[in-house]
Amino acid sequence: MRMVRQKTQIKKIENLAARQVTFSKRRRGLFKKAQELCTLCDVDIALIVFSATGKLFHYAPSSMNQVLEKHRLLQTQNVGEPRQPSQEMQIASRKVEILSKELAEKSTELRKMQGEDLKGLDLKELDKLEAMIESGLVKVVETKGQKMMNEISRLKEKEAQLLEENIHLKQQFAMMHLCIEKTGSHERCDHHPSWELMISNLNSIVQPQNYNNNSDTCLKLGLPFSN
Amino acid sequence: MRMVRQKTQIKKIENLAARQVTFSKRRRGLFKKAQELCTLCDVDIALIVFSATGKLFHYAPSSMNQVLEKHRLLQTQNVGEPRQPSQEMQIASRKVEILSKELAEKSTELRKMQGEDLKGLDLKELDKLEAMIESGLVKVVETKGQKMMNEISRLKEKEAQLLEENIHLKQQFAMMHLCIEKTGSHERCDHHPSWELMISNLNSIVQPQNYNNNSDTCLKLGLPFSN
DNA sequence: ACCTATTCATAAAG
DNA sequence: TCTTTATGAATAGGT
Repeated sequence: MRMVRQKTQIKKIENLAARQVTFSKRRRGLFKKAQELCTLCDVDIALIVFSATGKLFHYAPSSMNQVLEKHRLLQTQNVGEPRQPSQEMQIASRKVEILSKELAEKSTELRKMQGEDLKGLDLKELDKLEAMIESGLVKVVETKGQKMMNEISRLKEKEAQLLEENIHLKQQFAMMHLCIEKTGSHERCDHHPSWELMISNLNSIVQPQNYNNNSDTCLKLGLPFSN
Repeated sequence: MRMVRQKTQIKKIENLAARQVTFSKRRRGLFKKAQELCTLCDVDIALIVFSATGKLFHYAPSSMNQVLEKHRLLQTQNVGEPRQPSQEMQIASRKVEILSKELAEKSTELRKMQGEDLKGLDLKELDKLEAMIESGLVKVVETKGQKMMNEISRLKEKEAQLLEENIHLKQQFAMMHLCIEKTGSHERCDHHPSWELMISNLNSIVQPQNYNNNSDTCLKLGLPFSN
């Protein structure tokens, strides 16, 4: 039974096996193309591919000594040289070995938590994994919830503060209004008691620390004098 | 007039113009392929091309940083003296450094996904993390669901099979019962026709391959002994 | 830069 | 992983 080949859409292949097959094929194709370009046009190329599992593939044909060499070094323990490996060297190699192993393990676990490479797991393992992820999710959601609550508290507090300021201002304006009405618009009212009080209050609230952007609040509260 | 396209020889193109044209075309093709591989297979790629004129083209889509960092670290290291044992030691040190760094990153990410060390994250990051974990959880739950469905199918199949066997056996016992009643419990009935039939049937059902053939018939008979 | 015949790459299946 | 085959994709050569 021959399935018609689909026009390839470029998005991540979810199926692991298919992805690996495609990776293998296309990697070879890519390297071949790189080599051809290199030969045909006489240019220097470095091509480095890190597979999802951390495996390194590289191509750097001609010079680029530095890049190439470094990669060859990173690639494998090319222990072909049986020269006296100093103890330091042995220790370092051991370190590399251990770290590589740990890294591989962490990568595997991380990928599992991300829902990748699940094919090999049985029901029990999947259940355990699910529980683990859920527990993480719960913690994250809890933390997020706390953060949001904090944020809400902070905003409410600020709102209350601004509201208070606003009321204060509103009162001042009301007083000013009254003052103007009572004294008449043509009279000086600098020494009227209400006027003095108002000025005093105004002075108190124009201190920057008490005066956080209350123009916006004024607008929102629909004060008659705003605008 | 259409000249027949030649099978491309992979050797340096001597004609400059043609070489430049080919370089341009194939370079784009190569980069496209690299990008596709990157997307399809979720791998890190770094592609660097130096043209003959020294012009640099490079491609590194996602985490160029890591890939390039590896390059940078490895490059800066080896520029010094070419002393062999020291060099190896330096390389090993670099390896340890790089691996340690990667391990730390993976560990951090893993811990975050496990809901640890969330203090430093802001709301946006927490939200992103939650989404990531949830996506992993969904995949795990889906996989688990599939596995469970498979298990259920398997069990149902087995149940049906066993039920069938059971009915068959009950049928045999019913026949045996009838046989005994008809012939009387004190008589030898080895040669009674019903007895012979029953024996024959018993012989037939102990052949594994015959279970399935008779199953439908047995079930359709609606025997009194079947549940 | 564009076009098309042709080669090349590769997805699917075994 | 390797092979096969049909088809999609890249590109050499021409305009």
